[in-house]
Amino acid sequence: HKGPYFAPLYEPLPDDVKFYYDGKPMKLNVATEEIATFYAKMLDHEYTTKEIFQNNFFYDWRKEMTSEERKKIKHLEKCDFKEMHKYFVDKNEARKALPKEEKQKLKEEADKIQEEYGYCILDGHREKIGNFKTEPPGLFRGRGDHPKMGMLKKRIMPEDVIINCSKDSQTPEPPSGHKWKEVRCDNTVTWLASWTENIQNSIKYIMLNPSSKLKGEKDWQKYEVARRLKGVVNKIRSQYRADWKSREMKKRQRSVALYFIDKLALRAGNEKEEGETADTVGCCSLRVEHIKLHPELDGQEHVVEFDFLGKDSIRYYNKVPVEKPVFKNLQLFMENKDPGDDLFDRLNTTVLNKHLQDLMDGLTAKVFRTYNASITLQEQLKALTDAEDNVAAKLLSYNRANRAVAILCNHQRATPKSFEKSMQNLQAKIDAKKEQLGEAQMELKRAKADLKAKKDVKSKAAVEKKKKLLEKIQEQLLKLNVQATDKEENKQIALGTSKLNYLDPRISVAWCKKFGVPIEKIYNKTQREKFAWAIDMADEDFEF
DNA sequence: CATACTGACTCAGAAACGTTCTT
DNA sequence: TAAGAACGTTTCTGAGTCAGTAT
Repeated sequence: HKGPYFAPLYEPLPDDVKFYYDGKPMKLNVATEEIATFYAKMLDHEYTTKEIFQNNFFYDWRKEMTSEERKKIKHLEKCDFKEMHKYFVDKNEARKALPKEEKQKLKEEADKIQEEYGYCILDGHREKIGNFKTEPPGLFRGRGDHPKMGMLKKRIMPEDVIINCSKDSQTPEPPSGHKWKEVRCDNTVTWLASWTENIQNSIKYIMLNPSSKLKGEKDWQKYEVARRLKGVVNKIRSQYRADWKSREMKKRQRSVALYFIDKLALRAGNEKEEGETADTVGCCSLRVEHIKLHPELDGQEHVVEFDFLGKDSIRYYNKVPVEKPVFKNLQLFMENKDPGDDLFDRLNTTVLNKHLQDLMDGLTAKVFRTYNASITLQEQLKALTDAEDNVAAKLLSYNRANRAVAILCNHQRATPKSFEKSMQNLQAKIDAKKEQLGEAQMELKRAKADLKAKKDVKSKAAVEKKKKLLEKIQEQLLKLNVQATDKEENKQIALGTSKLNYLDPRISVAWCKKFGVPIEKIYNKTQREKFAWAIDMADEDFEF
């Protein structure tokens, strides 16, 4: 491979685009100016209204200033980035308004870079790389209440990059005048290049695209582990039920946690360093404040109310009736604890996974998510699909099955900005179609009357024609209604993550084959590339 | 054992981008 | 038929999981 493609260097602002401090124009040093542009570009983003973001930015920015600049620039409120902001907005619009040929030229240049840096040779095969570009410098955008939001993410230089390639291959050349941090030949890992980022001090990697053989095989393995769980899950379930009554507190906590992971598809929940990241939890890291116990709620017994922020600070809110021993155990775990205390104080992910490993080779907490997602899809497809339906209705069933999984895994999205409007538009279309339908019915009636009166060939043909038209309109209306239902149900649910990461693609491939739905209807080009192994492998009788 | 820390990998939603449909 | 809205696709990079090692 050729190593990473580096982010373009900073281009200083034209002289007429000014930064103002305390109302007066101020020429900034290039390095200072570059960081200022990061903030200026984000001016109409919500981030810049947040105090933590502002403080982190200002603190990091001042560190990079010259001492004269630092002496002068003391308050962010006195900084005026508006002109800079406008410059970037205009530039963006100008780029969008470029004539076709110019755009084509830019596209070709991008393709050339992709061609040159976007592929590698692995075991003699040319494979697509996933992310071959280094991340450009900018301001860190954490999710949720991240204590580090707004901090300066530094530019990655060749001197930061470790190259991994095989001994007998040609080592990629660093950009002229530069050196790599290190070149190594480690064939026990899959990454091609790596660097350490300065915000969390974690390593970033350049790895292969999901369509590659290597990633495909791993994906397949993942689902095979989940299928093995299918064979032992009943045993595991009776085991953890028995453990609810264990004399050991540790076992009780472990078995209740496992129940949650299995029933609710919660994530494992590693401990996190306090103050370094947003405060989010998974199963093992749940705190007392995250659940409420209701002996009775809305006519149901032993209801647990969950309310916590999970991965990416997505809220998990759910009221679940649980089995009585679970409820009793939870009461026990919460005794004499403060809201901020760990619910499972004798448990962590290491302990849990050690136990799972003993139950089944390769079993970890996340396998339950994969297993329950895939088995849910399979069951839902079976329950919802009607072989007599047309393709559109079958696709609605597929989406509904997919949606059941997304709900289980709590995959959410922000309601799209244009949702209300596009829903209205769709409704208007439906109304118009209904009117059209009424008209068509009238016309058919008239044609029939005509036929009765004349009984000639011509009017018979007219009746047939009107019948056809009516059918066509009815079908169109049905399709629109299906679309509307699908859209409404999907408002805040993200189907993509489960489709890409949790659902054994062979289930979907088999379903398509069985019900005569073209595979392109459920997987787009990229997805077909990623799931090529499954499309190859699965026939219509595949069972997860 | 408990704990801290590192490394490598999967999984996550937002935003940018490109294509298609409407007006 | 061109502009622009809507929608699907791709990119981006942050946030998890989990194993391994040192202390």
